[in-house]
Amino acid sequence: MVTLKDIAEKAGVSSMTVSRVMNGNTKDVSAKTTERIKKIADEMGYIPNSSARVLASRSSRLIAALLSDYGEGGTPLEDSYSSCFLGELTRQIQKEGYDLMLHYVKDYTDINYSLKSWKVAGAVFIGMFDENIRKIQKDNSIPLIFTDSYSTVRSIINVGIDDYQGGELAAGYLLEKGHKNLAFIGPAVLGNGVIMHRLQGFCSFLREKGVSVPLEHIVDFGSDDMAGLLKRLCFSENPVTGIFATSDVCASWIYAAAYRLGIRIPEDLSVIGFDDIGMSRYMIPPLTTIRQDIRRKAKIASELLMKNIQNPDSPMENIVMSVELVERESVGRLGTGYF
Amino acid sequence: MVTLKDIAEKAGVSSMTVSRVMNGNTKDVSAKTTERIKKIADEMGYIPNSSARVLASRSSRLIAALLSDYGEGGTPLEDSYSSCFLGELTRQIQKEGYDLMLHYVKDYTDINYSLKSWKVAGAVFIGMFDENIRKIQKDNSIPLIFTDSYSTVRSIINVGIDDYQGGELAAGYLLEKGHKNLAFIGPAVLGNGVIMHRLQGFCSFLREKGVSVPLEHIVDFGSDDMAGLLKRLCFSENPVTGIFATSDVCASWIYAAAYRLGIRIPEDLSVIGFDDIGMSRYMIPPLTTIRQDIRRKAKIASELLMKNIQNPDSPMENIVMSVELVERESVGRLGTGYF
DNA sequence: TTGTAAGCGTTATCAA
DNA sequence: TTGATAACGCTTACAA
Repeated sequence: MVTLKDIAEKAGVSSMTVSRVMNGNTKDVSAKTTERIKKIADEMGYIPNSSARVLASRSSRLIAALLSDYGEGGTPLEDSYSSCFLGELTRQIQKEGYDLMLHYVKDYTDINYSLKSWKVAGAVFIGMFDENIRKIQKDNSIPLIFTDSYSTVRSIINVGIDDYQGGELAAGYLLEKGHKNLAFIGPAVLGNGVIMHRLQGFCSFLREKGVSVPLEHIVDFGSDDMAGLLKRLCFSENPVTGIFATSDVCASWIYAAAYRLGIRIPEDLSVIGFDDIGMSRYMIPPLTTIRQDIRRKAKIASELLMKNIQNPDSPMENIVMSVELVERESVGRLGTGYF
Repeated sequence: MVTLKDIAEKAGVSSMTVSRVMNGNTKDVSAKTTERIKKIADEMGYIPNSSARVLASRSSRLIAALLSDYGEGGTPLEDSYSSCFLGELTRQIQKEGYDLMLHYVKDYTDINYSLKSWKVAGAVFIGMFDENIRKIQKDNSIPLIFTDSYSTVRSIINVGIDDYQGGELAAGYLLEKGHKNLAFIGPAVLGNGVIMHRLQGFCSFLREKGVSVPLEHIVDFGSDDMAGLLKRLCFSENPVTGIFATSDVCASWIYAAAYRLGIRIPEDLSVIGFDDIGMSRYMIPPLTTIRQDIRRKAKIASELLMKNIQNPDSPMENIVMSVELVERESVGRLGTGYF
């Protein structure tokens, strides 16, 4: 292993001089020695020992990406959304010259360990972390970037999207296409700010237009029996004609169940999704959905991180990205002889 | 920040004793002091400084996950396959008490840095790394686990699948269903061992049965104009009736293009995929595909890693997992009045 | 412009 | 069963 000392000896200087050169403090070293040292370091294949650096400087160029662990069955990254986010985040972080550690965390102890043990310079929380935010903040003076958080703690750095607006857009579009008998399908609303806001935006827009969604049409769906659910919704005397799914993945489950039941999309049933992940445009029919720019979200998270690392006194920002409706072919117009 | 010394002072012992307790060398310390120290450490919220540990012990409990970077546009993790693999790998690694660093690497320099700078205990290569394997091995004495490698270097540790067999299975199944006019669609074969073996298995099985695939039906597809391609294949005088797609994602593109062209699957065209990613069962119609157990692959990668870390003289293993055909509904029987 | 000395928090080694 | 001491490779702070 090549160390500063090795290079120093070969160059006939002190290791301090080499250190300065390796860190680009070239203004403190004569141009001639700088060149010579650079050349020797290159020849010897010097790679700085990050651990030693961290220890001596009490700071690292390391970022922790924290994913909340669901427990057995289904890792967080299987979700197309989080993997896309992590992918872009990794690239951005790396572009800034930082390294990234990936952690699955399930409780406060895990989080604390990930942050402290490697003296990371900052962290990005991916997934739901609404609970002990305050405590985490209190125990760590490094920048902590949250995503899609609806925590009651007001002073946090967060990047999220306007979920409420997304719900409104979906409602508006379905209404515009003549649908009045609507349903909302997604994971449990309770305690999930993201889903709750989508639902609220959806319902309140409808209410304004005099349309209401009965409680039994707001379904907490755990991916088990979609066919049964669809039967209940669509084969009743007053059948649902439009569904707002809280994710594109959920929409694809609806597609599959509808196919098996002989329900045609959009002729018999209209579906609108959320996210616009890669596959959505390839679904059959192509999915109309509320698009959020995941890559951009990751980029912003990285920018917030860097800003707060460079200037720890930056104000707490909660950036809310707007969403847009992407019109494709999964929503049909009701009552136009289409059927 | 709580250090060993802090605890030592409070407990009235040397930091060496605390170190021993924290590392579970409880047989070297009296039961009484062990208990006392544990309690104090707990109260003070001690978290070991990993950097100091690495520096002093010249070894880390860190694993590097290396993803080959394609450059701008599309991060490696957007691919459902690699994100699923990484997800499971992370979980396994963490279960073993190791931490994981994620690196996008584009050349030898990047790889070298990722491996050396943090003194990682081992590395897993995700994606194509057939090129400078020898050099990487020579420069690093830590366990290196490759995945899906068809490198000419024989002595490497690798987990892969039987891509050839996958090709055979696909061919056999299509033949069994009466298809004789076949096509192969995937990324460039040249220099991609995985794709090449799938193709070879496919073609040689067919050849044995007296069926040949014309060169213009072996298509290197870069995701651009699938509709044009399908037109060429299916609207000719001797139309293709069965396509072997080298990935499920590719199959979904075929689905989408076929839909737009009014080609029905499986009535007009049969499609068989590869991987069996999460969405495949929800495609319409559900995709018949060659299944590989990605999670299991990740688990094996982790096991190989741990084995080689514990015993650096373990023999080089190349584990080849078999694949299986998952029959769903995207392949129809030809010439049975189905049409 | 360059060098010296101390120390970051831990573990290895040897001594008590 | 415990402790003293010297590293590990680097940076900070100060001196020359």
